[in-house]
Amino acid sequence: MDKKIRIKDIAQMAQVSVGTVDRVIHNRGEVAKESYSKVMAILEKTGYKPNLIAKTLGSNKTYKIAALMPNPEQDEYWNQSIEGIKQAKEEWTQYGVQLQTLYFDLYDKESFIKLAETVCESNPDGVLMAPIFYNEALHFINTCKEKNIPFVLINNNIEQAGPLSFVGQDLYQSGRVGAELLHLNEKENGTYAILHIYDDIHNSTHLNEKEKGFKDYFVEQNNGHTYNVLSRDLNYTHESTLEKELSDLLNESTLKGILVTTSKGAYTVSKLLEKKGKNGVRLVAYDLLAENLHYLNNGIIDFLINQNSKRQAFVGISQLSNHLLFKKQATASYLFPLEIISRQNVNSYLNSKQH
Amino acid sequence: MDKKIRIKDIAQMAQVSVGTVDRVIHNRGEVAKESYSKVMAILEKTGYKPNLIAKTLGSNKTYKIAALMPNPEQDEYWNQSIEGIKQAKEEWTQYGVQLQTLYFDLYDKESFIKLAETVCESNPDGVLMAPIFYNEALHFINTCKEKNIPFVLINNNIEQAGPLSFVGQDLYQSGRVGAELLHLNEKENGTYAILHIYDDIHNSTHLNEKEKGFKDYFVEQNNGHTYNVLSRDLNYTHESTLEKELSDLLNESTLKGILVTTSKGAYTVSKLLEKKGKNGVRLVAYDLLAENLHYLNNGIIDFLINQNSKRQAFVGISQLSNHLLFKKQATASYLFPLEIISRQNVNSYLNSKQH
DNA sequence: GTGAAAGCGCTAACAG
DNA sequence: CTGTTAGCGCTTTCAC
Repeated sequence: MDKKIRIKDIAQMAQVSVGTVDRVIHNRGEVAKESYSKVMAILEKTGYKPNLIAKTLGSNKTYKIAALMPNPEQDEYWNQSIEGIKQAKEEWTQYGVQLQTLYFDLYDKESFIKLAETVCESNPDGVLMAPIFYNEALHFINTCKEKNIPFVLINNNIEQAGPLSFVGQDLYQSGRVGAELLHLNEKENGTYAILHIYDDIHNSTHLNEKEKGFKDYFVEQNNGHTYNVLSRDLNYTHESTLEKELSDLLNESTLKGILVTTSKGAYTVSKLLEKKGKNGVRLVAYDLLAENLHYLNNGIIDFLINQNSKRQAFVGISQLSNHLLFKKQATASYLFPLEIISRQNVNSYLNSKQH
Repeated sequence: MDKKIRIKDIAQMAQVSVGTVDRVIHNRGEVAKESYSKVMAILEKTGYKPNLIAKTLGSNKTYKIAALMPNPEQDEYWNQSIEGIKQAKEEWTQYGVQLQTLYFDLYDKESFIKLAETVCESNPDGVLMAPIFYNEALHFINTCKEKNIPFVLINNNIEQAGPLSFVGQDLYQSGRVGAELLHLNEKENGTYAILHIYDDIHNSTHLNEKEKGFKDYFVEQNNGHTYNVLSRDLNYTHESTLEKELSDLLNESTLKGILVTTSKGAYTVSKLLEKKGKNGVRLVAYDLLAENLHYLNNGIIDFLINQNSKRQAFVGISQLSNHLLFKKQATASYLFPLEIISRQNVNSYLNSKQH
């Protein structure tokens, strides 16, 4: 019935050679009008689908993909992304995809700029990037566009950049999930805080998204209660003032819950909360990092929201590879589910092949 | 450095022909011990990885996989599995995998038996199955084994069957997660119920697993409180008695939470709870079915635990295909994370490509 | 403009 | 036991 139809078959039907068929398929010109339309007609009629396997084998091409990532030694979170890239490498090298992962300093814009230049010079066929530094990333993206190099963003999006694909989460909704988890089964009025604890240089556009979601959640609860919602930007390089500010917050008697949006911050808050006692204050943080897991298991952290940076990177590379090799259209916005991690399901995540 | 190394290269190094190398790679015998070990050594040293693209193209084979699934019209849950199988089909047909999905009646063992026979006669190269009917499935599995047909189980395992792979969840832990979600932030004594609501014919071994986890969770809470844990097996075909039993349960003044382990059951309990008012009784159920989503969104259901049957099916087929085509060793027990679904993260799951 | 032919890396049949 | 060789379907080069 629908046995596979090959270029050869088309050629036969059109009474031309495979070369000619190939030329019309790829629109390479040098074909007489007559042959062209004859082949075209048959192509249509038969619904010819090229065999992608044969295609990649035949056109013995290789593709260079550059991944610009923060130095994984500076943050366990990014270490997981690197893992994901490694996994993707494993899968795609056999198809002729060459992956090069390059690290920039998470706290040094200059290092990113330099790296970006290096990448530009190497003329890759595709770029994967975590756009930590907004302006610098945007600049790099523009040169990518000029050079017609497709790029994929992970972790946080830069919408106006128009990437081939964004792979990450809905950060606004993520803030809402955080709020929900703090508010579960709470019937009284109370204070809820969202804390962004980071280094000076950190670019925080994406933290704002989370904050917006967090606040909106509480605004929308019209159940007769009033909620006092705080947000704090804290700098973790000034440890003494940080501790002071946190202590003040914890002394707030109406405090019900805290959402910490940055991984480093979670550690600091957890430690303090452990020392002072939870006193019914709930704590929600992000990601399955070793320290977070520790505090989840001992009850200081109530929930984690998993961003799955490993798989984000993996999917990002796959999107690029599929685009390059198979001309598959990439998913413009590949959003991951907002995974809620508790003490009882955490191991099912850690043991799962997918994570 | 790590440029691709081909069979040809290996052959050259070992001073034999590609034919010989191919023979040792595939263990087809007919190779002198000496050559064998020489080639083997080089294979190891170079870390040779076959080019799968070339492999599938070269060995112009096709494989038939049969999937035995419950009729998706009888239960939305299984409809999702069928979706997953379709997705897998999309991905694997180009590699020469022919997928045939066959439905049996969820409430009729005979239909399964008949279907199994048909499948046997068609001599497939692999089988995917949801072993709903324990004994019947086991019988079919045995004939598969005799015929050396690899089979993958999804949804629930039959351990002694020794499948190529089981794709599903840790049901014991799933019960624990259910208990945790009911018990969140509850500080008082109380009654917690686990309900199995199903048809006569339904095989319930896997429900027991959930129940064990549920009970163990409460036993292990040594916080000075006492919990009254109930379990009920209810038959949903006798609607009047079912309602009566449920009403009795809901009238229990100390009742704090209910875990419903079956999808059909969730609907009945939700409806009743809606009518009588929640009164602080928590409800947790399974899966992202339309009805469940409705009751999640209107606040009757507090959480859902997602079993992700779609992806289970997808992964199951992939395991089989990889095994057949690439001789990749399948994961004996491919356990999915226990996904907690709340009002705030449900859409991120529904919109996600992975679900 | 067009066709023939040599690959891509691997498989498998077939001489020796 | 081993080497040679003709494919798999598509790409690409090179004569004519």
